[in-house]
Amino acid sequence: MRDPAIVARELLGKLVVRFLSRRVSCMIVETEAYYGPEDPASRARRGGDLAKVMAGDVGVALIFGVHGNWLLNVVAHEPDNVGAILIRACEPIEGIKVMIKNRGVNDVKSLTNGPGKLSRALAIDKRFHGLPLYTREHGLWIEYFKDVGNDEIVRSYRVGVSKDLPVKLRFYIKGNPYVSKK
DNA sequence: CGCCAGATTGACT
DNA sequence: GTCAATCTGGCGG
Repeated sequence: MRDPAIVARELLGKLVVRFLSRRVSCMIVETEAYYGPEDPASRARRGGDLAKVMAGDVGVALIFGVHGNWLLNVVAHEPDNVGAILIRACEPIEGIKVMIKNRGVNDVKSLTNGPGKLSRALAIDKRFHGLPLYTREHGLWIEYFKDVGNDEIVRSYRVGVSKDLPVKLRFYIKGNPYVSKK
């Protein structure tokens, strides 16, 4: 695979699909890249199961809970390296009613504009930890949706991280109303 | 085994 | 603006 920052850029505009009673999906509009132990904000730093999955097969889900929320990551890194992409926000496409039901709110714009919200809307939890996202067998996968031009993408520093690297590792689609707010 | 911190959210003062 | 909920791994006793 490739560098997490490259993959983070390429994930924008892709579709996260969750099969519940029917297709429920949303388009990725915001991502962040995380590296291995050299990244002070990375969970791989702490070792344990998270680090193993992050260093393992690419294209699998890495689920991890913080402050009572589940965060969805996709493992991606160069050979013999460690890294993952955090899916921070997405735009509801299919099955919006299901997401509203899962989230318990009526406002579509605040349905999936944050990592924890997104996970709840798509009923994602620890069960998906370590499962591949390139097959449909587990009811959660990523597929092509549309191309996003370079002029539509903005880079910035990561959000919510106490110790960030001096590199812009957050990518989001310019002007998209579903990008998480600061 | 208890306590702490962290890639968050939302309810309450 | 403040604060607690909820989960995992590191660290100290």
